Parts: sequence; C-alpha cells; structure tokens
Amino acid sequence: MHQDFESILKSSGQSVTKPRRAVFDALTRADSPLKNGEIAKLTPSIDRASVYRTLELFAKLGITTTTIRGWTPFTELAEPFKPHHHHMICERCGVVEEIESDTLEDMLTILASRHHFTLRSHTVELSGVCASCSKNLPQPTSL
Amino acid sequence: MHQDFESILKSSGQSVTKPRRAVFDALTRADSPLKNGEIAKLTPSIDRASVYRTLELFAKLGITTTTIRGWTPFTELAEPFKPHHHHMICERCGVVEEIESDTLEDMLTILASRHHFTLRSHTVELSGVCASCSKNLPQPTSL
DNA sequence: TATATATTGCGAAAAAGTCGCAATATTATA
DNA sequence: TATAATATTGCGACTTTTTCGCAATATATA
Ligand SMILES: [Mn+2]
Ligand SMILES: [Mn+2]
Ligand SMILES: [Zn+2]
Ligand SMILES: [Zn+2]
Repeated sequence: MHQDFESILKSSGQSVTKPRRAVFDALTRADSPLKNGEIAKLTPSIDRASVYRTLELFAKLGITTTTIRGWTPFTELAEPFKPHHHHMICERCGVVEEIESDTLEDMLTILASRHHFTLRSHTVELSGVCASCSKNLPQPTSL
Repeated sequence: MHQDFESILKSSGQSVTKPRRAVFDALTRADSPLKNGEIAKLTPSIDRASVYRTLELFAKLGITTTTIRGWTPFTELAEPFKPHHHHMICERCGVVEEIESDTLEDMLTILASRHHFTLRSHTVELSGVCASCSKNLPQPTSL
C-alpha cells in the first residue's frame, strides 16, 4: 500500500516527503471521510498550509476523492487505496451505507462515451430514508 | 414557479420572507451553480447570515442541491425548479456537459431499494476528458 | 388591527483557506 | 557518500468563509 502510494508520487515527478506521508497515513487510519481541519489535527507536526497543498496534490493525482456534507468538504482515499464504493445516506438518522454495483459502473462508462468522454472518475451519492427510519418515523422529521 | 416555491415554504410551516425570495430569485436567474458568496453579492440588501440560514433551509427542504469544486461549495436549484440533470466535467479544460438518462435514474432507484432505502435524491458527477481535449492534448497535463 | 412568534440584521468572532518567501529536505549526480 | 540543483516546507500575515447570540422587526393568524 505505502509502496503504491510512493510510486504514484515518484512516477509523476513528485517528491516523497514527511507531510505527504503523514497525510496519507492519517487518511489510511481513518474509517470515514475527514474534514481538512481534522486531517490537520491528526498531523500536528505538519503546517496547515502544507496539509492543504498535499491534499490538492492528492486530488490531482487521484489519490483521494472529496465530497461535501453541509458546506464542508470531506476527503477520503480513492482506489486502489480503498475499495471502490458509493454512499447511501439516510436523511433522518444520518446512517451511511456503502453501495456497490458493477452494472452501475458500466453504465456510467457508457454514458460518458456517448458524450465522447473518456471517464476517469466519478461520484455517486444517494440520499433517502433507511429501513428502520421509515418504520419508526412514518412522518418526516419536522423542521 | 414562484408559486411552487412559496407553497413549499408554507406547507412546511415556514414563512415567506424577503431574504428567501431574494435568494430564490438569484438562483433562478443564474445559469450555473453559484458560490455562497456569489449568492450573497447578488442579494446586497440581505445580510450574509440570513443568506446562509436561507441556503441551509433550502437544502433541508430540497429546494437546492450543493456540489463541490476544489474546496468550494456551489449551489443550484433542484427539481422541480430546474430540470433534473447531472454534470460531466472535463478535467483538462473544465467544460461542463449535462447528462441525462432515464435508465440511470431507474437503476439508482433499484439500487436503493435493494438496500431497503426509499430514494429521495441523489448526485452523480462524472469527471473525464472531453472529445476536443483528447484530440488536442494526447498527453496528460503535466503537474 | 392586535398578538404571538418566527425570522432578520447586526456585530463580533471563529474557522477555513491562501500566499510570498526564506529555510530546509529531497533528489539526482558525481 | 558528498555536493549541487531544485522541489517542498514552515512560517506569518492575511483574506475569505462561516457561525452565533441577541435585540429589533416582519410575518402569520385570528
Ligand atoms: Mn463508482
Ligand atoms: Mn439523476
Ligand atoms: Zn435512517
Ligand atoms: Zn476538455
């Protein structure tokens, strides 16, 4: 794993540095997407600016993916550092389930090619009401 | 259109107010997703804090959807205020094309129900290389 | 129109993100 | 392994974005 990560840096002409290793390690240890600020706190010896620069580089190299919740971006490792998956979020209780479907993946590629695009990456986020919430709370949560 | 918007507010027990109308109008006029700050600039008579509160409410009511580019959230009107679509973004030149596919939509519903979820909303964002970019720049952009 | 209450604007502050530049670490090469 | 070239970092100052409490105000209801 680490090896793969360092080869990605090297093969794209980037240096293997302490901040980059630290951020990668923090993301590896995390079991869910992290805010930028959380990543910074998990790497106390690394300057905030370097964390941001690292995160931008990782995004550009496809090492990480970022999604948004509220106004806040959350980052997690992408493939092959984490198995490919998508999220299904319950809007009542917030539970997150992982989605996997080869058929979906194939379809996205086909859709892209229909637009003459070569698909390089994608995000899919589903939001709804989970089984237990629709049992227990037949009425939508009041605002 | 306006009417629909106001009924959504009323039917969920919310007041129809000047800030909410202003933000909704700004989003209606926009032809692409806007940053929070851009929305605030387009509604100069509304306090920034109220813009944020309105945007949060709209998100909760499903009036808007928010996606991320870089670290910045962009908000646009959701259905039925804007026809349902998804984005295919060229990572070289940044061009955005709109994606539409009933088959995709059906599949997402099926996937959700397989997890015993009732699908309420979703986002799909594809990122790749557009036709003209793959012609003109056969090599990936250097980092 | 009067009353109850939801919402706003304000002010101040915290949090998040950005930038230039000198110091330092990394890489390549001898 | 030592040296030189240069990519990257940490620092510090800054800008932008987002959040909060509370008194003033607008909205809804009757
Ligand atoms: Mn996928
Ligand atoms: Mn869709
Ligand atoms: Zn739930
Ligand atoms: Zn392009």
